[in-house]
Amino acid sequence: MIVVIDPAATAPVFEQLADQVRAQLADGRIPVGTRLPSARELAEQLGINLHTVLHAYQALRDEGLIALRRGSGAVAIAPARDLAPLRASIAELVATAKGHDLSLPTLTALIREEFGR
Amino acid sequence: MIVVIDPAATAPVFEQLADQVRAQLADGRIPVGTRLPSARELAEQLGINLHTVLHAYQALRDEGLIALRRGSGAVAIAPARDLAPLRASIAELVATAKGHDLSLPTLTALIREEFGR
DNA sequence: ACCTATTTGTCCGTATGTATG
DNA sequence: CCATACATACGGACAAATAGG
Repeated sequence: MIVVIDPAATAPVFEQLADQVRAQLADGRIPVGTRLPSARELAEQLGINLHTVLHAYQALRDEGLIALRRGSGAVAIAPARDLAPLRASIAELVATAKGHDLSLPTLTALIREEFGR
Repeated sequence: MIVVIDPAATAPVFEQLADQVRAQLADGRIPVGTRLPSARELAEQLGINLHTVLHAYQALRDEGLIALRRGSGAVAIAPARDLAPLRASIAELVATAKGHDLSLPTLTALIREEFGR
């Protein structure tokens, strides 16, 4: 599992981690049944604290995306979705946004607005 | 200026506010030269603290989107962009995402990935 | 040009939450 | 579980710009 954390970002570290796991669960890079790295292992790999990883894992559990079992770690339970129709749309949208020098915060702000109705 | 704050959201309040102003600056709902509400006025209207509004305003100033002067308040200095090519893409993307029961966090996670941060 | 009252952003701490060790 | 460091959000006091007489 590949995850990148930016300590300088405004978003909390546990949220960055949860975000990236969500994306990888959604597109099948993490298939159902996959055992995720243990919190301790992942914390060490990312250079962040154990409790921060647990925070992210618990958020994902609360969303029904993973199951947490004592002794056996975290397991993916969210089925991958068919993102093929989305991939093209996303790539096109992001390319257009970049072409207009639109910042990521501005782009996501516009998307959140559209999503909220 | 219409802004909605969700105190229960994971995103910081000042970020929610900045996001919504960014969107309204981008699409011209807030034209260049417009004087934004004073921090005190907006804080009272939104039921949040003066300094939280100022935090958002200062972030927008650092991005070159608004000018802040004491006595005269905040003024929009970022020209509206041509979002016509984006609008259709955004609407289509969001509609597709909803059709696949994709959550907003997951969708934005995928977009952030594509954008490359 | 002056004065001054109001408006406005800035600076001082304080409490709570996040992240770490 | 506790102790520390940093960020968010809040409250009160302050200084500069503005507006009216």
